[in-house]
Amino acid sequence: MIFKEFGLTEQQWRVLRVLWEHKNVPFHELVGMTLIPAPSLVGVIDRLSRNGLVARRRSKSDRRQVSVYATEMGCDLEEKVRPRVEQAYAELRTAIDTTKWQQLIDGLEQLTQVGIDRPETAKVVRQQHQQHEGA
Amino acid sequence: MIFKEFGLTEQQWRVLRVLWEHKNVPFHELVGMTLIPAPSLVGVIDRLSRNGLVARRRSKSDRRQVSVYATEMGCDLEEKVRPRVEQAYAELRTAIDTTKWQQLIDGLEQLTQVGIDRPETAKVVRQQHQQHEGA
DNA sequence: TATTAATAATTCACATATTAATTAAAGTGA
DNA sequence: TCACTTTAATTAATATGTGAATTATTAATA
Repeated sequence: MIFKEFGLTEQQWRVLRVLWEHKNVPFHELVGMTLIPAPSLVGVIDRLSRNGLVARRRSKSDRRQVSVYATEMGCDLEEKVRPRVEQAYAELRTAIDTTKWQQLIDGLEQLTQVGIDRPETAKVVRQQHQQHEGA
Repeated sequence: MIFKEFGLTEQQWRVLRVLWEHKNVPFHELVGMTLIPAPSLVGVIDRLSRNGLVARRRSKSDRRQVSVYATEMGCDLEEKVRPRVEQAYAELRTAIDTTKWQQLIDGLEQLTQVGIDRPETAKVVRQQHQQHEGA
């Protein structure tokens, strides 16, 4: 659980990962991407923004809508986190037999082809797959 | 979710079901039987006892230990609940094809033979299985 | 246009999980 | 017996899930 090393909860981690990929995500989309229920997400964002990692912004066209983005501090965090993620990933890679690893990845690939409604997941897994091949 | 019809939460329901089977269960055993973490269980019991369904009792031999039991009101509730449980069970039974049902039950049977560490589950399933056969 | 309906985010009240700290009661050894 | 340790239950602080109610804003319609 890498996020614990950075004083983050699992939900905060999920939100941040989305915001590292997309700047300025509408609140209701964030609900769908993180699978965190709206009333909970409000609190998660409150706490993240209290720590200066993200911030809110209201849409000009429709002032009911709110979008969220990672602050500079939030973006910086990604840089600090990346090496730990890669390290953990490497450990996992060596801990599992290469063949099994490939099977696992292939299985995930297939799964994500079905899960069209969650493009984020598919994308992340695909990226990691390629990293692995390249290593 | 039958328990909702009686204003109970899932955890409260789990505690009650245990206390309907055993009178006076030591707190630490209740943790194991319900799989509810101790600090949470304290609250669950608080709320149940605030509603008069269960009560605490301290061990005379070791006054650190607490055991829990269903009050008269808590026991009465079981009588009111039973018909609803049986009804829901019947609905489930007719909703599923008889053959599939049998396969399901057989599968559970096999599972419960393995799960020696949780005799309660095995017992309940076995009882219901017999009910079904008798119907 | 004045009302009314629908939406988006939020708040509220409540129950629970998690981790650490606390309290009370036993147990232990010099 | 006194100081020390362990154990059982509980409390505290924090984060989250759930369902209902609110608030602000926009859309729709008579």
